[in-house]
Amino acid sequence: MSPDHNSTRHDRDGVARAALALLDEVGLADLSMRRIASRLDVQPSALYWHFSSKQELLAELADRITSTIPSDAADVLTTARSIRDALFTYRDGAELVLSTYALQLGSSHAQAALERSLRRQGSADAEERAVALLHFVLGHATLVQQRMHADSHGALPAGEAVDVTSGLDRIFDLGVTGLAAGTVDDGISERQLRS
Amino acid sequence: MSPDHNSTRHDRDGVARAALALLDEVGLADLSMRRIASRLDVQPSALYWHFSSKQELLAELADRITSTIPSDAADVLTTARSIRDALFTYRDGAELVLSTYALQLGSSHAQAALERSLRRQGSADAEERAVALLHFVLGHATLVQQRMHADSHGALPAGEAVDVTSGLDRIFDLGVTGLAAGTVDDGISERQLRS
DNA sequence: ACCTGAACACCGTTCAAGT
DNA sequence: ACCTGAACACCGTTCAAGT
Repeated sequence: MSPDHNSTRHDRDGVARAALALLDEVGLADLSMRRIASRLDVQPSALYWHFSSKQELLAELADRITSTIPSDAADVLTTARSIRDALFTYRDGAELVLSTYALQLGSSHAQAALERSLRRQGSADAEERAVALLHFVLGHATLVQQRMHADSHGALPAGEAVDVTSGLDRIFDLGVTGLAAGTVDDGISERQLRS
Repeated sequence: MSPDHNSTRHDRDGVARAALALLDEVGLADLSMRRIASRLDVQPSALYWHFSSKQELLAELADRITSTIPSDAADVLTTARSIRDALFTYRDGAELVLSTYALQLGSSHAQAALERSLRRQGSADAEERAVALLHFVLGHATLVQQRMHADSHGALPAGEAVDVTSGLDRIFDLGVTGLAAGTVDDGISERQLRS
């Protein structure tokens, strides 16, 4: 029996872990305080001892999702991919981080990682490019993840279908390398794009 | 007295117009079917004669927001700006279009406009670049709009503040020109960026 | 330190019935 | 063609009170 849904008492970490697991099962739209409470065998009001609002809980989940992004700078494409993959780790992870991100000012973990990679590659305007890159990655990942979910539920109009996510990796790489341009070694990104 | 909130009967267009006006007043989070109904002096259930679900109503609003985007191709930067400005016309317009967009497959109005502009500029991979550009514009506009709203309500931690949206225009232009690269005349976009 | 119980002010949606 | 009235199964949040 998992310790997550018996009648022991909980701390902030336990609540966050249960909420993150539930997010992956039901998605952001169905992640209610009442459902999280029910998963923990607790009344909904109990959650408000650990978090002052649902928004604060969601911000904590967004922090946990992005916390796995490596801080040591690899090249820009690798960094961008690791951000995207972190967002993909949990269902609706991209949408959650996107809608939470605006409340932090400037320096998120992901943005800082991108900025370091850009500087290492000798990019001009590294800070502004990092912001643009982050906006692209968040927008792209959110759209792709929504589409994945819509596909799996047959909610899309029938058609060519099949490889809906097929060209998306290429679009992602094309976008990242375009936004990372203005660096010393453009040639590398161009070469990687053809792999 | 406006014809929008008396007791006359309504059609699909009238409901959509009222909902769009209400969106601009209260924002997406507070745009409920019950509020829209109340604005129209009608029971909530009445809305379901015109739209089969809230999701369908929101999709209609997203279509109306993006319908003002010019179809005739200007240069890529101008097209991208007109998409962004259409999203900015209504409160939370970017978020609404972003969350609605995944359900359409491929060819949205905005994407088609970007693709035409790219082809006209002689871009390689015009279709894929158009998708990447659209993802950037939607991500960027959503983040900026959220920040604008958070700022106006003092929901952000105090700090440097003042010109929060100041550098964002530059980031937008930098992102668009980067993603439009690979065209015949790169020089033009570089020159525009310095203006 | 952590939780219950009850309440408040909301949601989206369905459906028979009215005009 | 368009709407009412009532109901169903939900929401987030607050707060006194319990242990």
